[in-house]
Amino acid sequence: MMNLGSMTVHQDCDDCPIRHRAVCARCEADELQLLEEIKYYRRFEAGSHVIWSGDKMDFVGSVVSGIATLTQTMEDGRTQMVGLLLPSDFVGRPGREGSAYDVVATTDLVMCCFRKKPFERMMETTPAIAQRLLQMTLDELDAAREWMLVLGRKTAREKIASLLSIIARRDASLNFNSSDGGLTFDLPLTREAMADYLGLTLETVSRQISALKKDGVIVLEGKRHVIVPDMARLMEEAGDDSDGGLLA
Amino acid sequence: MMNLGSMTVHQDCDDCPIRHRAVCARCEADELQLLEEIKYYRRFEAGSHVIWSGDKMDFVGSVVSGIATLTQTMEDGRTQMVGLLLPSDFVGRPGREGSAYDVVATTDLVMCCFRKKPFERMMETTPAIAQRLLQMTLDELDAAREWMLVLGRKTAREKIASLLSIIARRDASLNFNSSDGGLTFDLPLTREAMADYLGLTLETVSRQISALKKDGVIVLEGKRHVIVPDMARLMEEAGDDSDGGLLA
DNA sequence: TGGTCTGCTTGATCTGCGTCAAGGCGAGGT
DNA sequence: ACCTCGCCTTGACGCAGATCAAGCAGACCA
Repeated sequence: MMNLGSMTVHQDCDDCPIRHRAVCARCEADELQLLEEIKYYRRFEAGSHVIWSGDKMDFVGSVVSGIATLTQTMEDGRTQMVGLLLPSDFVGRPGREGSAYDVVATTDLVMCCFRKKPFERMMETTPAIAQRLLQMTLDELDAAREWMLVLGRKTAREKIASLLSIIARRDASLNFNSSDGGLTFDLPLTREAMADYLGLTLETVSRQISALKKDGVIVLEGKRHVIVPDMARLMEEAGDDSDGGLLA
Repeated sequence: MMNLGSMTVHQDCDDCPIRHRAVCARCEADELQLLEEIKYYRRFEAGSHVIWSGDKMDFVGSVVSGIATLTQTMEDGRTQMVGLLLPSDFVGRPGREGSAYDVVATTDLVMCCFRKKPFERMMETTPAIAQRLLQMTLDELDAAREWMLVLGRKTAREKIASLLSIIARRDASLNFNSSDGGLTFDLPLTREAMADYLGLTLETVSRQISALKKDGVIVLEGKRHVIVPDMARLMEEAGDDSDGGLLA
């Protein structure tokens, strides 16, 4: 469940759940055997549930391609997204039985999975794995806290700008698509999903996106393709003080 | 920076930063020496900063007594509390240079600290420490996400009820003060601090507390002492579906 | 070519909470 | 006994964002 934080990616292996030389199945010959034995891929269609809140979760893994969301729902239907899973993000809880959240594929999704039990056994015998997971979890915790500030104290316009700048930054670190000076990316979320992430309604999301467009902070091609002519401007709109903000 | 989640406490040792037999200085003779060497206590006055956001943090540790808060602040002064540190909670980031947040003592505070470098060395040689920290961090992540739902989707009244029920639960698990059938505790936070935690203003906090009092959900003795005649009722007001909610 | 469906936009109105402002209450000091 | 200061309460008013409602645009299908 690693999300929102960019991380250093070891270039040689791009579908391992834990992207670090010390624990990567492709890199360390002596660990390869065990990891490969318990490794498998799963494919999910856009809109399908990867796991339901409360269900038993017998695997851990990471997103290879596509996008998934982590959401909580109250009995009356109010829902809050608590995590956004982009390629390379980790899903799962070694040492936990069930999932506390719904994990939903918002696009077609491929995940690289490990059965949980053997993975946990590996964690015990290979300390570097736990340490790597600890670092990833700390990153996620920072991201979650960053998001608490967004949810608790930012205006609707700032919330939208925050979300856009996070997606832009994540996207830019995966692909390298800053072409004509302006950063460019596709929104992976519907207006409703954005609203659930930001604690807003979809109407407010729509209005604020229109406002940012009118003010020239962003340019839209269609409804999903976004061009950011001036990233610094966008981050200013987001109320971000620091340039990077989201920790390395 | 463990907060909001209750955890199993090993009864024999009540001031060790990591409350688990396998890594506790008082329990494991062979580790005692190293831990004791780098262990020391620090005292903070109510209102003083334990660490400033951005400052270098050369220790990790845990709260022995008193209460501290974790807060983020925007340039214009808007602040959001992102964590509440009660006794037994852990503070610090093995593997990180600085702190991303202000840590402030809201009451007089005693912490049990370890210098970071030696602690990190211990983490490498004693795998159980990293694994224990991972579990604690996962708990904290769950708590942060629980709080995202509170911040993003709950009404002011529900927010107050959520905070009260979390404090009540935490308090009850430390002391055993359910006397006359009604649960009882002291608010460790000012109205303003509660507002910063809940993404509200202090006036709204005050009004909603008055409203809960008027409706008989809570009874106040003075401004800080709270009696909860019916915990189930309070949790219903909080919009909590599950009974425990906050994970073990 | 039209029909439907899903995602999105925009307008009108309502309301929960923020903002501004005026005290109240209890602790500690002189 | 009085003053002050920090913390809290309560009231009046305004506004950002929710709610209700109507309609648009593109994808897909028959």
